[in-house]
Amino acid sequence: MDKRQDTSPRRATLRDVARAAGVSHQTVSRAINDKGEIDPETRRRILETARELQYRPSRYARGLVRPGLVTVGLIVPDVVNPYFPEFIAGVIQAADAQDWQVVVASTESDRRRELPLVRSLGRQVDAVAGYLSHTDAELAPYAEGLPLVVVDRGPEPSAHGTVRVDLAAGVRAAVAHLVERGHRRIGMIDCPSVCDPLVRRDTFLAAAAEHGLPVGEDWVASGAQSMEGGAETFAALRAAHPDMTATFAFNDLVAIGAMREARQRGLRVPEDCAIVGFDGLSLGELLDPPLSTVHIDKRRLGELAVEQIQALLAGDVPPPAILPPTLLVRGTT
Amino acid sequence: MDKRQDTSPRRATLRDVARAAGVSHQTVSRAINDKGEIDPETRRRILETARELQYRPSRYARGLVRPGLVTVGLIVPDVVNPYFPEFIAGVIQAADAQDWQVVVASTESDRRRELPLVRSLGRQVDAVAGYLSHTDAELAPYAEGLPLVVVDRGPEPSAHGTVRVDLAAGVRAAVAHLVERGHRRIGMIDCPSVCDPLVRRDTFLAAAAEHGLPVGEDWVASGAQSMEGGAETFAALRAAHPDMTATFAFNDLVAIGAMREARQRGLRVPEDCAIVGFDGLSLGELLDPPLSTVHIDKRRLGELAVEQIQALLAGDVPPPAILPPTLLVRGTT
DNA sequence: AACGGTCACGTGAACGTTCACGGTAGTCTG
DNA sequence: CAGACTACCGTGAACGTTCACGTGACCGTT
Repeated sequence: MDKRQDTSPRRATLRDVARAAGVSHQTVSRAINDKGEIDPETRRRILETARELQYRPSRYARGLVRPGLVTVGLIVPDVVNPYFPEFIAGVIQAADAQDWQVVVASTESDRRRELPLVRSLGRQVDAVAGYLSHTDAELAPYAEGLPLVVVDRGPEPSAHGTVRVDLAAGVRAAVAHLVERGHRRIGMIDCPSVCDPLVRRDTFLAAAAEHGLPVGEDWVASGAQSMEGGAETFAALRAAHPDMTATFAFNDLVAIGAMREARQRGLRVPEDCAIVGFDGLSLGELLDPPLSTVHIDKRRLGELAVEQIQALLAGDVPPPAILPPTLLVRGTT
Repeated sequence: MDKRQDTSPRRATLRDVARAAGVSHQTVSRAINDKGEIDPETRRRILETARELQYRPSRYARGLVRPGLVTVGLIVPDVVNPYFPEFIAGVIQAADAQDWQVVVASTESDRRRELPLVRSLGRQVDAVAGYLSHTDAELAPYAEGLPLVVVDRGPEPSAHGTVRVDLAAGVRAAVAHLVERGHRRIGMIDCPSVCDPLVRRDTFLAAAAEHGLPVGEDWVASGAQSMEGGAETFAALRAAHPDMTATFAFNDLVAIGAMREARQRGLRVPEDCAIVGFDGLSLGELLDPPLSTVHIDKRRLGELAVEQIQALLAGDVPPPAILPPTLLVRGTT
């Protein structure tokens, strides 16, 4: 009554269509790919039987015999965090310009998922770029010969392609701006970070010293990398230094938390306490007043990653691409 | 002195490695795939020559002989618009749970890029899901036999997989909530939308009538789908109806624009004018007061899309998945 | 000495396309 | 009417893997 085999319906192939239409496989190929040298009527008939058999060309067979299509893998810690969509968009846009495709994968901020992901993704694409927290040595066994671009992973050099934001320059710009505005007692909200641990903090302290500010290590407090964390750390900072007139935050999210906490305590921003964020998220513009921040061109960062891949694929080892952030003065300073 | 051919360095193959190592291709395969039946020393030697030749297995050849890996394509209008990352995250997460991969592509909100994208992406993946504005008939020539899931594309039925938000239910919930809060003179900010054109507007008017509100068509104004558009449309609405006590906005972005404009005009939110958005973007929480909104579980939406694909791939035509939004009362009502 | 078993490895086919040919009608040219 | 030319279609190979086998060397058992 029913044929058992139909439960696993092996997909129709070019030759199946050929058999059903009473022609050779080559003729079917011509019909499918719209090449010349085929009778219009034959073509029509073939396309119809192809549809009946639900034929779809195998991308693998095609890729084997007609190479050239490039697919890159992209690994981000979190797709939802407003920092990354812009970066992803930059990668997709730059890739699209070369007719490349992008497979996006997320580690869900779970460091342990990183290495297996590099391996499994690496098997399916021609190159991988991403926010990877592991060292070259740790990566090696999982990236066997895979062209790899690491993004924003600390300052130590890498054998892979490298794209990096010049954090130190951003920090210096922020401090210089606050000093220019007349601030001298500036606090910093730091966060523990997997990649590049102390760059922001150290640069901040160095810049403060250079400007002759009365600011030492006790002006830097560290807390969770979230709005709540920002609020708490601001409170701690404020408790330790009631005379603080400006705060430099690890990133925009933390800055927003700090700003809320400041408001909560009856402080006016920026009059009583100026605030500078880091990242340049566009949602900072939604705040009232809009958040001043060290702006990172995340789209450009994505483009740079694609350029690195391009160089890698061409066979040479590109020098690291370093993106300088720019200060974006909005309303909180 | 130098060999010319090396400029186009055809990638090393399994047989190249075999030749270089003095073994058969099968033995190399065993070494690479860590199968048994191989002398450890031979294995080591092979892996080394593989590294020297920069050998990487061809995903196409592998896919041909060892099928099973599913790759789905995902088309969104814009990666940066805060609505979509959550949706994308939902798709990636659900796909990842089945060891599927996701190729993300963006139309950059350009309707003309949609159809070519469906075709080119469709060639490289096993199924496509996405925000597509074209009709089944328009899609057909570009989607030849491709399992397709359309997301949020108007209420008319489709032959493809379908995932949809129950907009009408959301609108009704918003109106009911405002009425419950005592509002009777409620305005609506509409936007021209490619997919499902008048659902929000019509439902709004119907709901208003059902609640016996003194609200007719002139209480609905339409403007650009942006913050600026929201501000302008709010201004127009307010000019026409100075006694308006609440506004229902097309989406959160527009609502934020409206809220700003209200503030600008010295109105307190929600005391002088309540505002309800649509979408439930998490950034609505950053506002002060945080935005009340009709919340859409965009992550779930992505999961539903993957479920539809799954059914399609299994060979059956799933009924449309409809996601009811939930009212999220925060601070603006 | 004959047999069976294991280990390490090799051989050929298959996967589903496309490409470079070759072939056979029919039409055109002089 | 011979020859060349065109339009249409078929044949076999190749792409780079994996899978199902086959094979020989070596060891132990009877």
